[in-house]
Amino acid sequence: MNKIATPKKFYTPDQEKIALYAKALSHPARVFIMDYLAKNTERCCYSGDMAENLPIARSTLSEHLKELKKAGLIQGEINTPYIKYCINRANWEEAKVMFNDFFNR
Amino acid sequence: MNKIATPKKFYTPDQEKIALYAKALSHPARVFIMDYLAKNTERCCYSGDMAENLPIARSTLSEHLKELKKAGLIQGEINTPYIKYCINRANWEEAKVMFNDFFNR
DNA sequence: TATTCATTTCGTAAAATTACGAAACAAATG
DNA sequence: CATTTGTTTCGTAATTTTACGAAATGAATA
Repeated sequence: MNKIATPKKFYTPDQEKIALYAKALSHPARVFIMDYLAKNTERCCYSGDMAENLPIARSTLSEHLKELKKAGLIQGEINTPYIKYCINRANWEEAKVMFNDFFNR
Repeated sequence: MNKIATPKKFYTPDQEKIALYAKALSHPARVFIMDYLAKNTERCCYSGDMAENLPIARSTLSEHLKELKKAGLIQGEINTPYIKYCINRANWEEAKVMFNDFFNR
């Protein structure tokens, strides 16, 4: 094989994933957003709605939404000129299970 | 009363706390450490033991331990020249409950 | 008392995060 | 086709995070 200086994988995929989800939730604004989306599963949520409940600039909120999207916890459905945000159920469930397992190891 | 420019509290204590715990867990090395401590509740854990299982400098590990201590997830009992680390059970339990509630809102 | 030991703190540097307002965007509307 | 609308991206700046090796620490030991 002759692999040179194989960079050992030190963290398990689970550890990497938990860290990733945790990072997404490591800012109170993003926790707030997830709470907000979880509380309003029916009438779905526009960036502007949330901006009015948050003490941050719209552009900053947009970056937080981007972070959550990047981690896979939310998704945005375009509904011009609005963008309807909601929780990504599959990944949300995965995160829930992973954290639960983590705390019960 | 005459409070001037009261800075509104925008995030609930729960939201702040979840963000805090999440931040503590937002690096794979710190998830690894918690896993390690959870797996070795009996024969307790020295910094050096963990250092040998991690691809980071001892000083870096020490900073990660400091972070986890700051968040309240672990505690270190001095046992010169060693320091025996273990999970802070009360806060660990609290974090577990908070995340569980969070994912079930 | 000088040395050893496991560990932490310090000094430093690179990279990532958070934040804002201005500008850009893309679709619907006048 | 110019304007409006909700939202994002860009440019920028301040702060925080991550990382390392060197130096410091503090208790036990030679």
